[in-house]
Amino acid sequence: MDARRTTVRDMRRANRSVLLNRIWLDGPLSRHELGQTTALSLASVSNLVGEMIAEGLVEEAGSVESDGGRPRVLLRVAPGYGYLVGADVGETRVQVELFDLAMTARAKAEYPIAATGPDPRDVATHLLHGLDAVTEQAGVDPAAVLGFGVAVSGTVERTADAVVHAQTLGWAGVPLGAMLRAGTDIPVHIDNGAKTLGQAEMWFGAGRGVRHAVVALVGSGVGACVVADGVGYRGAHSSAGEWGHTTIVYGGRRCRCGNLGCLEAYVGAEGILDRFRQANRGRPAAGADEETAFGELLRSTGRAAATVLDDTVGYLGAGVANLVNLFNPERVVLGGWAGLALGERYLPQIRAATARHALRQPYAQTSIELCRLGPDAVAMGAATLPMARLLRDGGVPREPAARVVPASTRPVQRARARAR
Amino acid sequence: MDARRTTVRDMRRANRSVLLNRIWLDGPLSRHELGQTTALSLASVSNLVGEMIAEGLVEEAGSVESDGGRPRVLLRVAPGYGYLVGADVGETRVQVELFDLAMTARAKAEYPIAATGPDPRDVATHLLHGLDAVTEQAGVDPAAVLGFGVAVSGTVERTADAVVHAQTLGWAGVPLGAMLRAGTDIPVHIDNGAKTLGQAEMWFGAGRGVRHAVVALVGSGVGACVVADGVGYRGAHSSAGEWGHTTIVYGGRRCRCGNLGCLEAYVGAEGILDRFRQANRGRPAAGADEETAFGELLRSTGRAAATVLDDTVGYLGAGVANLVNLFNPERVVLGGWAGLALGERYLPQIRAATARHALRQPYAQTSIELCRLGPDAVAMGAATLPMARLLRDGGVPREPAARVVPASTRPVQRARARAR
DNA sequence: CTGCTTGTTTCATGACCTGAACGGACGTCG
DNA sequence: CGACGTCCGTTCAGGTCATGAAACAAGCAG
Repeated sequence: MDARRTTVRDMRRANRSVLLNRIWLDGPLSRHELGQTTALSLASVSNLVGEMIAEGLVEEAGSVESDGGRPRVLLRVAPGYGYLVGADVGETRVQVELFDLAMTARAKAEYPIAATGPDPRDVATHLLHGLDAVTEQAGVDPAAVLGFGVAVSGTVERTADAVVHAQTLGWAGVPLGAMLRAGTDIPVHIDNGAKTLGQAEMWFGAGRGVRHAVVALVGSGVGACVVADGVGYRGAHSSAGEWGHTTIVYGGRRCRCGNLGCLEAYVGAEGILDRFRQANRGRPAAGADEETAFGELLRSTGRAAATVLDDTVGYLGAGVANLVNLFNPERVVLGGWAGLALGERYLPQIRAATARHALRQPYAQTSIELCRLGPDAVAMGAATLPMARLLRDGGVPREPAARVVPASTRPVQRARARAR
Repeated sequence: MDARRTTVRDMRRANRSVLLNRIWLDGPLSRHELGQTTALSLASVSNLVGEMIAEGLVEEAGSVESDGGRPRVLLRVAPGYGYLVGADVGETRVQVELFDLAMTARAKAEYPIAATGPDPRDVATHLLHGLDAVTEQAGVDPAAVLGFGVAVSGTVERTADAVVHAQTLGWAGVPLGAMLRAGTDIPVHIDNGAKTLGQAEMWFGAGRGVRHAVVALVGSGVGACVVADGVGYRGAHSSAGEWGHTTIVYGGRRCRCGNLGCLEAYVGAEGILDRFRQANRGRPAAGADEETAFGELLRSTGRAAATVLDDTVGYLGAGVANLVNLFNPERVVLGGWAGLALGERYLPQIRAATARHALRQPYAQTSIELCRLGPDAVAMGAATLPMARLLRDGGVPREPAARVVPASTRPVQRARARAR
C-alpha cells in the first residue's frame, strides 16, 4: 500500500494521464470518444484537452464528418512537442537514437567501444556526446528533449545514482546515472537492455495489446523480461528475470556462471555450439565468430547437427514451460539473435516441446510468438522510458514555474489549427 | 495503465485508505503522527478520522501524555466494527473461522468432506452452513460480517463466478463464487489456498515488513506464492506460481502430472518417499500415511535415508535458487508440512544448496526463512481477503456502476476521415 | 432561412484538501 | 493558585477540481 496522500492535483494529473494515454495509444480520437472510453465528463475532457492543446502537447488533426451533425475534431499527441533519446550500451558499440513523440526515428549516432571492459567514463562520454549529436543532427532544441533513456546489459539499481552491475562489460557498481546527470540537465533513465527490448516489443512488436507477457531472449546469454499487468516486473533489486541461470538439468553441463545444468549451458548460443562440437568431432573450431558458426550449424545437414538442434528445441521448450508455469503469461515472445534463428525454423517444434513440459491449463492460456523488432529496438525501448514517464504524469508542464496562458491565446490557437 | 478516471470521491477514498492502513498496521497512533507520516494536513486527518469514528470504524484508545502539552489521543481500528470469516477447503475437511478486525479468532467450525472428489454442492453447503455457525457461535450480527474469504487448493479465475479448477478435489470449472453468492449476501472472495497462506505469512508471519517475497510450499504437492511489491502475483489467469511442475531434471523422474523431471517429483513428499523406497529395498511400503512415513524417514539413521535427504536438500536448493533468480525476492519463506519438517533440520544446508545454484547477487539480496504460522493459517489468510478490500477502499463501499464503453464494442466509425 | 442533429464549451454547483486562526488540555513557574 | 507556554485538535475561509445542464457551434436537409 502506498502510504501517500492524494491531493486534488494528483487527481488532475491522473485524469490528464488517462486522456493522454488513450490519445497516444489509440490514435486520433475525438473528445466525445475520449469521454466515453474514460468515463470522464465531456466538460472535463474539454477542459483537460484544452489545457494540453494550449501547452502544445496535444494538437487537432483534421476532423471526421458525423451523420448530419457537427463534425468531430480528432486529437493526437503533437509529435513535435518534445523528443526522446534512447541509447543502447552494447558489448561493442554505443548506439544513440532520437525519436519524436510519434516514435519516429529522427537521428542516429554510433560509437565503437572496447570489446573487453570498457572504461565507464568513456562510455558516459560517448553517451553524452551522442545525446548532443543526435539533437543537433535532428535540428532539435535541446530543451525539447524530454528524457534520455539508456539501456545496459546488466542489472541497474533503482536508486538515484542508478548503479550498474554488468558482468559482460566488467562493471561492478558503476554509478552511471550520477555520471550522466553530471553532464546533462535532461532527465536520465537507465535500465537493463533486455527489459527495454521487452518494453519495445510490448508497445510496438509482438506484445501489443497484451498485459501479461514474458519476453524470452536467447543469444550468447539467455534472459527474460517479465511484464506483469503492463509493467515490467523488477523484483526487490531489479535483477528479476535471470532465466538463463535457472537449473534445468540438475547436475548437468557446467555453465560459464560456474554452476551445473543452467538453461544457458544448453540453449545459449555458446552452449549449443559446444554441444555441437562434442557431437561433431570438434568442428567448427572454437574461437570463430559465434553468429557465423551458429548459422553454419543451422545450415548443416549432418546427423550430429540434427540431434543437437532437436535437443536444443527440447531444452528450450522446457525452459519456456517453466516460465509459463511460474508466470502464467498471456504470451511468450521469443527473441534474441539465436532465439530468432531457432524460432524461424523450429517454432512449431518449440511450441510442441513447451506443451509437453508445461501444465495444460497455463499452456492453453498462452501463445508463443517471435520478436517482431530487430535487435536495434533496444535503443527504441530505452526511449520508451521517458515516454512512459510522460504518459504516467500526464505531460505535466516542464517548467514548474507557472507559465500562465493568456485566455485570449487559446481560441486563436484553436482557430489556427483548424485553418490548416 | 488503468484507463480510468479519478474523481473527487476517489481522492477521499484513497486518503481514507491511507489513514486506515496506517492505523491498522502501525497500531494505535495519534492524529498528529498520522498527519506526519501520510503528509496529509492535520485538518484533513481530523476530518477523515472524525468521519471514520462517527461510522464506528475507528475508535479512540486512551491517550499518551506529551511533554507538557495536551495529551495525544490514540486511534485504532475498532475491532468490533465488523467481522471477517475465512474458510479453507482442504482435501479432507472444510474449516471455517471468524475473526474480528484485530484478527483475533472468535469462532471456529469444521466439516469433514469426502476424500476423493467431493461434490461441489456439498462443499458449498458446508461453507454456507459454517458461515452461519461461526456467526452465531461468536454472537455476531450477520450484517456485521464484512466478507467471506474462501481458500481452495486449485486455481481460481478472477471472474464474477470465481470458477475453480482443482485437480486434487477433482473439480473442473466449478463456479464456486456463483454458488456461494446464491446463498448469502455477504461479499464472497475466493482464492487459491497457497496464496492465502502466503498472504497470512506476509501479514503476520515470516514475511512481515517485506514487499517482495516468495512463499515456497512443500507438502505432498509443491507450489509457491509470489508477492511482488506487497500484492500477490497472479499472472494472466491466476495460475502463476506453479513451481512444483517446473522442470529441474530434464528427462528425469516421472511426475504424477505426467511430465519428466518436475521439481515435485524430487522434493514433494511423495517423490521423496519414492526415492527412499528405491534406495531402501522397498520400505516403508507404499500406501501408509504419507506424513507418518515421512517422519520415519527423517528419524531413520540408515545410509539410504541420509543419501535421499541429502539429495532432496540439493534439489530443493536448486528449486529455491530458480525462484531467487527469476523473482529476485527479498525473502523466501519455506513452508508446507514437508518443507517445514525438512527446514527445521536442514535449513543451513538448504541455504547452502541455494547459494550454490543461485546467482551471487540475487542470492545475497534475499534471506531464507521458515513459515511461522501453522497450516491453519490458510483460513486466516482467506479472511485477509475481505480485510485487504476494506483497507484498500478505506472502508467506503465501492462506486457501483461504471459507465465505461469498452474500446472493442464502440460503434464502428461510419464516417470517413476527411483530410483538412 | 429554418429546423434538426451532433459535437464542444460555458456555467453554477458541490466535494474536497489546505493553511491559518482558534480553542482545549496539561504542566510549570512565579 | 492563577498566568503562561506547549502541544493537540477543530473550525473556517479560500482555492482546485469534476460534473450535469444549458448554451453555443457547425454541418445537413428541406
